[in-house]
Amino acid sequence: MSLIPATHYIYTPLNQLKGGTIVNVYGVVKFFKPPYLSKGTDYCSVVTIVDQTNVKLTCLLFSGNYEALPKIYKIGDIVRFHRLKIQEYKKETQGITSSGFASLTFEGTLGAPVIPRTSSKYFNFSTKDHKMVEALRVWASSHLSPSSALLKLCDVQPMQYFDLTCQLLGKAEVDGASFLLKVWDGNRTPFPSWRVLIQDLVLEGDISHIHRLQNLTIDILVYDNHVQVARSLKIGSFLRIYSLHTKLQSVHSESQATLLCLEFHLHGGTSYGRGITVLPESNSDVDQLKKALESADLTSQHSDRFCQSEHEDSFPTPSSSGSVSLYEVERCQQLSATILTDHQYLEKTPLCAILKQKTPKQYRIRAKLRSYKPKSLYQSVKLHCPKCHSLQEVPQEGNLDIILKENATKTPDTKLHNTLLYDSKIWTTEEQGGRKVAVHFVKHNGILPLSNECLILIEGGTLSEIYKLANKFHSVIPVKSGQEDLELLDLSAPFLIQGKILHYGCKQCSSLRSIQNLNSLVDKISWIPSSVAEVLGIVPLQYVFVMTFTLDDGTGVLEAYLMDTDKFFQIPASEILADDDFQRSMEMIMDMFCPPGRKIDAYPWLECFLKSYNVTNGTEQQVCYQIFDTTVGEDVI
DNA sequence: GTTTAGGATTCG
Repeated sequence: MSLIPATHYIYTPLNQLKGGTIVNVYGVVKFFKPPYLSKGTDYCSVVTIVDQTNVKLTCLLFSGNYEALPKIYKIGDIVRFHRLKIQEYKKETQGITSSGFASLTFEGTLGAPVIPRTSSKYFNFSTKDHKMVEALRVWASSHLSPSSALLKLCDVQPMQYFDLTCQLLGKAEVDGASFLLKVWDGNRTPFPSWRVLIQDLVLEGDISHIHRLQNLTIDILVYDNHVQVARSLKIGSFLRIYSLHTKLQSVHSESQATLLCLEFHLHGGTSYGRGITVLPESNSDVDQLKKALESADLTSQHSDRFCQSEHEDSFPTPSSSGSVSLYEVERCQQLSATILTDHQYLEKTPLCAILKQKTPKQYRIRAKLRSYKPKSLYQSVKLHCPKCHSLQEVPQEGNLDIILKENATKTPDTKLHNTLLYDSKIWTTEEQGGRKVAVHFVKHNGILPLSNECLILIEGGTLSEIYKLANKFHSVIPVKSGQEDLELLDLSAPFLIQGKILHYGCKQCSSLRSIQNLNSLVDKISWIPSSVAEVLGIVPLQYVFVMTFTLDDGTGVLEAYLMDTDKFFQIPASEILADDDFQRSMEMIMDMFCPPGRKIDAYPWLECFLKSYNVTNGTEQQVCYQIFDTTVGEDVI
């Protein structure tokens, strides 16, 4: 019989927390730093949780006892905190350990057994807690995206941060600021691991075992604050290393061949949860790791083709039979910010291989967008003629008034008014020296349609007048009085205005025809720009985004052109200049590709389809690359 | 009953 009455804990939803109180909370781990020794006297762990109210809470957990801090192993774990103090810091609510703080941690996976991890000897755990955990699991499964940072060594790429679950095989002192860990997870890396030079005698571990595993082991250098943690690790233990950094390095061997190898660094500091934890044998991920280690393929050694010299020109290509591409089929890989709309069957080719090959050729690549040009949206939107392929600038609005004025006749010719095609009306402005503006309303079977279905022809209007009319009427065509008929203006001016969109024609490829041809248009209600252009003898120009992407996949860098009407960005280039929402979307996409203030390692990968081709510029031959059949991934828009 | 850190990658 217990002398202590059963305590009924009340759990405060995260949207009801108030500064100065001490509460009990439940939450799903959204971010965490595994416990590390602070600069004070205690261990520290920073944990951000979220619950069904979708409110986040960052908690600072301190304890002189490492074991007393929550045993969180991955994002998505569920925690219960008792006696958490709520306080305000920089206008944000935060949680901090208070006297008597205690925690339980559970796996976040739906269906996994609900077993609390804790160092507390006595703790309260009822069916109510069981239900709390399961409810949070269900909520998280549909509201939080699973962590993508946990990778197997076979899926690791150059230039990335990831979390590794592995077994420790060897360790060695390197110097005061760095320490070497030799680990494996049963998988082979796409490039052989670098080998950190150490004095033979300092390596602790089964050297013959390590030698037998050869390229299944990787070398990790850990720095600064992680050194003393690494030093204390036991050989054979199972580890999770958080935010491990990969870097591709080319090494020159004695034979002057260039070898590519992959470096693994655990940098100093605790940013992004950098650190090492020892996983218990009971951990379900350790079970899986053990299976992978048992079934690891020790027979086939790392192929030499990944470490070949630059003089050879035989990087594996999709055609080389039976070979596996450099970036082997990716299993649990991270999502790409762009995806292919075709050619998914193609294997990926590293940029260093593309740069060595002859043109023209097509490739599937995976790379990061190191930088792009132009930075300004207004400079990236151009007009493209699909017939002669010329590119021209979009006329600036300031110049359009001048173009319209220069193009128009002084006075509308009343002889040309009121025909079978249109009814005419003329206005005289009171100021501006009695400027005359004629508007011709195009009829549908002899009858004037509703204004929102009506095409009007305008003579002598200014740009702002045209915009006002385009807002009210379906379409506007600026015209002038000719000898026998109304005529289109010079193609420096737009030939059609619909809403805020100005449609231009190609001066080179168009041969203007009479306005009367509008009569031949069957559908006089929708006034499709391409149909209007066709009957008027105009080859319409397309609005396109023209950009240069500097792509980098860690093996090489190349510049590729992108010309896009709407397929790549999923934003119509024709409308973006007149639409704030589209402009914001575009900005978001570019900031997602190249997050400002971040290093390239944190950028997302882009999967692209690339074509190489030759351009002759005078006597100079140049190889160019263009992006095709690629689109921004739906989940990132 | 203090401080630690207060998420936001290194530059080896």
